[in-house]
Amino acid sequence: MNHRDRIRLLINRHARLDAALMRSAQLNAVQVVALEYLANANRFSRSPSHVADYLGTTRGTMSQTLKSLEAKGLVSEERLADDRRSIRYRLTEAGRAALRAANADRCADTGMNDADQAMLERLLARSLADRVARTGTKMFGICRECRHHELRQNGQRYCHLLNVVLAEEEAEQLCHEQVPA
Amino acid sequence: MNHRDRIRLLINRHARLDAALMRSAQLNAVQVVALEYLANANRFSRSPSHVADYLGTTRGTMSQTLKSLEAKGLVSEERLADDRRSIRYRLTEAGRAALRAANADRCADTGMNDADQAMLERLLARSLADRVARTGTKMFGICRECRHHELRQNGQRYCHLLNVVLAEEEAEQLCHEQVPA
DNA sequence: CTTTATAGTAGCGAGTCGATACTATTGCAA
DNA sequence: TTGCAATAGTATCGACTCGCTACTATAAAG
Repeated sequence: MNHRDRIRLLINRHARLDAALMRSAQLNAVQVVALEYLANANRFSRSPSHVADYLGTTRGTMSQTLKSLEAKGLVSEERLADDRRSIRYRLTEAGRAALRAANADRCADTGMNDADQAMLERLLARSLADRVARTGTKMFGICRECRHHELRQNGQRYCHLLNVVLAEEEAEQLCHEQVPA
Repeated sequence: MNHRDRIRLLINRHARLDAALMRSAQLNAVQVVALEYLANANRFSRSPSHVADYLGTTRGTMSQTLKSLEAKGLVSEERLADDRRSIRYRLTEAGRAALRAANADRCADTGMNDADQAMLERLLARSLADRVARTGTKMFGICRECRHHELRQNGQRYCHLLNVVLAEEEAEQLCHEQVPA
């Protein structure tokens, strides 16, 4: 057992215990993480394929999960005009409420001070970035920290990959095309 | 989104992506973590109930998982003489091989230096300890770091809770009764 | 000796999971 | 323009997890 193995074990147990805390809610772990992703992803990154990539599963599996969330009224699907094959999911108000409830269930305070939490977040993000680089998956980081993101002098934000002007709040959202700067 | 929420998201995605890496093996995530637990737990902590506690699931669910592992020949069950209700699972040689293979599949190097890995492990352990304290579950730490563990002058190790002499290698094993010193 | 607690299991329904095969749409190229 | 390949999503399959309830067997408490 080296550091790497123990870290993996800790991460897996953490995730399991976290999933157990959601037993009270009407949702399971994958459903909550999918909801959380959709709540934070930008308008270019909310298709079944994107959620599947984010969680390392398949389109088929995620399609089922999203359909079950839709049946519960927590997300709604929206067909795109420019590509009629694609779907863009969006949280309903009930979905946002369910997400808030699920997060509230999972105990608020960690007992760790802010500096340690920031350090833990930073190290986890680094570890995840390493894995992403090794396995050729995508990072799904926030738009603002992307290579293609430009904050112009007039305060406008622009994506050089998709060639679109971005709304201010989109700078903090997750993007499937994100490449760390 | 505060630190706590982002940490939870990172941990959950890490665990998902890790599970996806085991797709090639003949095992899924829960089965691997259960095997890993049984490989590292001491002789007092290898019942279905203990594995269930460790992973925050139920006896019934874990019973099924362990039966499926037994059907694959990766673990063997052993009835206890002193309490004929109880079962103690043990990895077979095939089980140890499967565990090694699953770990090898999950990419060796992390790209992080040793100090950062140690720090990440420490912070994850702290975070887990906090959660355990809050939710009233058990820590399952290693024997050597337990309140009931004593290293005597003659080098012998003793557990004051179970009142037994411990073998040297048991000092590093996981115990369901462990309480951090 | 009865009652209660504990350890494990069987069986249920919902849901994930990976895989395959399918439809519909889009894009490319001859 | 037509034809073919790539893409996005889904239906369906079998295996499995998951939480739950009900059950058996054993142990402990009174």
